[in-house]
Amino acid sequence: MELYHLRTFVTVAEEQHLTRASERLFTSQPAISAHIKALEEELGVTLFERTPRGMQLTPAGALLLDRARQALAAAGDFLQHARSIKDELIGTLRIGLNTDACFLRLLELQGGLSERHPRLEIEFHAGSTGANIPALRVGKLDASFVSGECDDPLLESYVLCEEELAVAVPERMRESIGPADIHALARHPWVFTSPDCAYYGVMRALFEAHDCAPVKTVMANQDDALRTMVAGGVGLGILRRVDIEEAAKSAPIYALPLELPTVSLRFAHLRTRANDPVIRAAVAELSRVWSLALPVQEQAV
Amino acid sequence: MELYHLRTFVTVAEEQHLTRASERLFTSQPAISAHIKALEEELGVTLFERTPRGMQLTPAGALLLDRARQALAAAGDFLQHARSIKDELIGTLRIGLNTDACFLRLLELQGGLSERHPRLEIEFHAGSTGANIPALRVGKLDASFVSGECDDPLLESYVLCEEELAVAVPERMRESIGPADIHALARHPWVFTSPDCAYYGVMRALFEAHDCAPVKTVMANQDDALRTMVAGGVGLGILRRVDIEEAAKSAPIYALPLELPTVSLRFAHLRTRANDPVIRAAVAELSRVWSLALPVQEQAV
DNA sequence: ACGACGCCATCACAATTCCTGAACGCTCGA
DNA sequence: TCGAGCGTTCAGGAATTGTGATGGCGTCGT
Repeated sequence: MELYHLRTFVTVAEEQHLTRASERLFTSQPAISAHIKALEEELGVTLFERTPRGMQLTPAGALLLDRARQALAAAGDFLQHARSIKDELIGTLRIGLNTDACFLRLLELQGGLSERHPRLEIEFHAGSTGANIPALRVGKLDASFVSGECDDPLLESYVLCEEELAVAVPERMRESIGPADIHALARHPWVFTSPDCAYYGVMRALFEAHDCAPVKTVMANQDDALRTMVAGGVGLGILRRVDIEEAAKSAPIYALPLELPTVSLRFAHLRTRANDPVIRAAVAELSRVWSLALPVQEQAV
Repeated sequence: MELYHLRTFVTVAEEQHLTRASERLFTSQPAISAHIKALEEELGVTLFERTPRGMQLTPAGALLLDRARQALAAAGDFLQHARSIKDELIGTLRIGLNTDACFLRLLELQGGLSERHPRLEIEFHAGSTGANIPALRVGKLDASFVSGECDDPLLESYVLCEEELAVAVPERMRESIGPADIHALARHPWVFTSPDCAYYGVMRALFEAHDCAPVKTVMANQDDALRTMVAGGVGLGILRRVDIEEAAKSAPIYALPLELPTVSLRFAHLRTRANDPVIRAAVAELSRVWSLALPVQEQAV
């Protein structure tokens, strides 16, 4: 039994007429006749009484008509539901984070994505640049914010902004620091990040240029934690200048007037997934939030 | 879209494997592959992710799987329901009555039919032999009790019993009747039936044999009514002897000791419907109730 | 690192099914 | 009595579906 048997059954029951039913079903009358006959033989039930005026449902046929309609309706539901999610993004978008939500404008990103793709579940995974890139490569993340250069050939990335960095100093060390002398700074304790963080590279470059190395004390792989350490007087650290200045209002911390290289905030994903609708949706939303003109991607496939 | 698409979809989703699914569905792996492909193209939705280990549902596919199962279940319900009523008698059996329910053993007939064919609706239509035969011919009745000969070539009939008739006389006329003299009887008023009733034939034959005709007063086409008329003193009438004797216990009526010809009680239906399952069920039940050995009907298709 | 294995997609061809158009039997109404 | 309308049947043709072999791709074990 196939759906066309049921469709024919219901149509003939409604029209009480093979010829009219065949017209409604855009086929020939013998075909309709064969459908009914095949269905009756498979069921072992006579569905219609053949009269000179047409086809009239038998009591058994009338009993079965409703069930046939229900089956057709269920199949129709399936189709309709499929059509309704045809152009919808379904699934989960896992985004890696490398710094605080506010700076990454997560609220706007989430709001835009959820509005445009209500069936797309979004997961933000806290992490760091160094942890997120391998996670991208093994598929634990779909996309990620990263800082610094992104020369991995497997990854596509978009620059969102340049992060201006500065050396954050605890207030209690203000007098012992004095003017910004690199060699003097190196002798103070530092709160540092893991080597795979872009800030680490900035810090290392700063001292290597002057042939010295900082005294390391504590590692904090999250800039919120790092800032807290600095404010607590544990040592110096590298943070975004705007963050330091913001924190200075309520914490014993200030930014050294030392010029540091900037670092790019990027959004990265696997190149192989560049045409994945979920990735494209994420990039498109990101380009809105960050006012980029980037997503001029070719409409592949 | 046809049911086999859905069946394949669900099976592949369950097996997560085209080859295993094809084995479960007793077909080849390329066929399964084609089903899935066709379904995906019709829906515009990718249902599976092809992995080196097999087929894995996409989120959209998972969303649709339930609906597909529901559609299949609905179709299965249809089939199962059809099978369950396959050998059941469905519909209405309209039986014409020509006399009282007790004499026709209707209660037993109804009980047996309802027990054996719970979905068969039974209608008893009060009438008379004369009215029931045309009703049979035009299809207003499926079967009918009739009295008398049944020489209609369109009708098949079974003799259930012989009705012994007698002349019913009101008590108040007992003295004026005296011995059973036909000529004398003819001069009394008669409650008669319509000419198409078998009793009418008996009455006419009785008088024609003696070259006289009765005085007619009232027609009563139902023997209950006729008996009531006789008991009320309206005139003489022909009834079953057993009925008169039964009525004599509580009504001013008695049976003349005059021998009358018997009349056959029959059960009749259209010959063309001899193999109609409903008719056969009725005849079969009737033969039980009346202990007949009649229904030795050929098991024609 | 390399070969073997398992999976799915594809292809050309065979088998089946499905549909078509015409003819037939039947009933009803004119 | 005849014609119109309806469903059934039939043979032939068209379309769909299924088959077996092949190939690409990835993984796993050695």
